[in-house]
Amino acid sequence: MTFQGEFNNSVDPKGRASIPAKFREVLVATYGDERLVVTKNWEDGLTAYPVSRWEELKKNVEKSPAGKQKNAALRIVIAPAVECGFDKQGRILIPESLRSYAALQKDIVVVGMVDKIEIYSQAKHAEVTRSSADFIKEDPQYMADLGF
Amino acid sequence: MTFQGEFNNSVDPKGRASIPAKFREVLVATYGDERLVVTKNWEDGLTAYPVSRWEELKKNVEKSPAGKQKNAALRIVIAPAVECGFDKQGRILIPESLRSYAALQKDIVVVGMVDKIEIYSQAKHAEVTRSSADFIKEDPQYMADLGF
DNA sequence: ATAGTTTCTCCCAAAATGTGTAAAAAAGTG
DNA sequence: CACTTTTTTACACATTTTGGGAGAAACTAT
Repeated sequence: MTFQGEFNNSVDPKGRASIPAKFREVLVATYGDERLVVTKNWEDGLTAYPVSRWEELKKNVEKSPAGKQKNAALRIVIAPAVECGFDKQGRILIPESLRSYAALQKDIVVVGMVDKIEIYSQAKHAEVTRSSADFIKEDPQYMADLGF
Repeated sequence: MTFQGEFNNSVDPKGRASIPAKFREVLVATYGDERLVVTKNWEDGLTAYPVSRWEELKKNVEKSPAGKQKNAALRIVIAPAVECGFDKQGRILIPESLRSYAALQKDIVVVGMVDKIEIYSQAKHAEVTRSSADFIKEDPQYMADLGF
């Protein structure tokens, strides 16, 4: 059972973002823990991981040899990460720092990416999917080879 | 037994689309599983795969080497995909995100494409078939070689 | 320190959406 | 043309999502 599907949901002025019920099901069924760790990603959006997945990722960073790269990784993904629990209505509270990073105002898109969840403003999501589509079209054979 | 034929069906206001009975027969007879995975395609329409076919495709993407292409493929076809079961009247519920992507309002065309099913708005379907016809006419020899 | 203000939780209710059933209409078949 | 099957329409119900409010906690300024 994996995270899949795109959902046009919203954040309210208090910063509460509803996560699709389907994703919550996956969290308890597959990961046995209804909590998410939310952090910044490289596309001006947020990525949310089940805690167990997150612990792995964090461990990977920690194991990596000390140096400029590790430090940067720490600063970019580990530092901004916040653990978010759900309220009774199935929403997580996204702190102001992350909201402003991703420019989340009202309309958001919650995207299931198999083993993680991404959150974008509607505008950013359109931009990100369009640029991915453009990239795919540059080499249509790739998709054909995959069977699509 | 393969998916074949074009059917002018409809979606109701709640997003339920009736799939031709013939296709449901093919699903159980050939694939042994009356479920479909629906996702976006490159022609502003939707493509529905029998789950077993879909698992193969997904595996192909997952096996493909990590990188920009894989990521784009994930975002474009895997992320928006949703599994849809049939209700007692032989309809599947198409989520809002997919409906709006394909601009499905009321009149839709359900197209049998041998091992997959495509769904378009009536307008888009006309456009897609016309442009395919034009493309074929550019190189009539291809069809001739096939025996048509 | 304390009263007032703000922020953060938690909880409730309305609105929107999804799901299921039944029955009518339409289409296909003998 | 009568009958069967399929598709569409309609209604009732459950769930999910959204918006708002009351109280607790934290903070500020006097």
